[in-house]
Amino acid sequence: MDCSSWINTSLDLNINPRRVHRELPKEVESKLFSLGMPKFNVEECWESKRPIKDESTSDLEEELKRVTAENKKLAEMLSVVCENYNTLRSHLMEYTRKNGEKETSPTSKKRKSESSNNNSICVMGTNNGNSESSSTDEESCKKPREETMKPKISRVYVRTEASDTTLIVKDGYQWRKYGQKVTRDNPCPRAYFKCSFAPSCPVKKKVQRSVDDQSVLVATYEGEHNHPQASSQMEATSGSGRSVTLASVPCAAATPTLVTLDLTKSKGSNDSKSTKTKVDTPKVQQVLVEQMATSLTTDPNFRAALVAAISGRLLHNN
DNA sequence: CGTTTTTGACCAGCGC
DNA sequence: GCGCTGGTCAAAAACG
Repeated sequence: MDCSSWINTSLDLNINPRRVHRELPKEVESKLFSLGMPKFNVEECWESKRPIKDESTSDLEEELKRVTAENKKLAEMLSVVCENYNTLRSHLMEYTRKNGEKETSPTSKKRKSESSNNNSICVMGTNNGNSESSSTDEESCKKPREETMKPKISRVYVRTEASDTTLIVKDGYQWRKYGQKVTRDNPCPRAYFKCSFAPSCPVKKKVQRSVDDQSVLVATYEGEHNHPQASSQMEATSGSGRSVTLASVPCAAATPTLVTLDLTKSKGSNDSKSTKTKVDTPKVQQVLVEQMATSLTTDPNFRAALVAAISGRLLHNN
């Protein structure tokens, strides 16, 4: 799901630069050009062609008013964004709940009772270019009696090469394998991992190939990381190119979140370093921030303002 | 030499 | 109590 489709991140800022020199020094212009910003006529960006050097109090007051209004506008937009996010989240919760009711596990011999209120976050990733749809499943906690100790459980689906026999799911964290077992309902072995980045981190991961589609790895995460993501750089440069970032929502309501990541670019390139997506709540925020940043950098008004600000700064220093 | 992986043994929960 | 099964432990091997 592309965040930009939910929320219009175009800030539509009312940029009205005034206090910088109208003529952009060639030096600045060339520097901006070298930074990948196309050369454009700064003159066009001026709304008014007032002389810059007579900064009066009224100018400052006007500027202050403008900034205040802009701030207010941004605050309103933020509240709208939050509102939209909450609405989407509640819709998603409802959807996953309905799915959960439909999908009752056919394997009646499960040792542990299934719990429908548990968290379930599913990501269907791919490393060979085929994006798959996401699905929801239920996962029980180990001991129904220990309801207060329910670990946060999420499931991640990763498409891999069918010939790829490794049970490695790159998710940005560092894992240590501590066991492997062939389970009854699946001829493919299940691998058990512990988070090895922080010794105190309680998160565990189980990885097993799907019974239905052996090219799909099913990674089940238990618990929440109590540390930041280990090293995205390491993951980005590692060999397999399989990379999934776990969606984990740490809010108290433990809202299930459905995230599908396009991992097609990670294979065989180091581009994933720059495209790595964080989908934790802070990660969602980061995605939004990135979207906004993209929106800003592609906005000619913002570019004009940036050029004006930089040139003004340089002139000020001179 | 330190870290990670492998793999058989062991343990605990559950159904009969 | 016994057997089955999933999960974990820990010693040995492999790896960098």
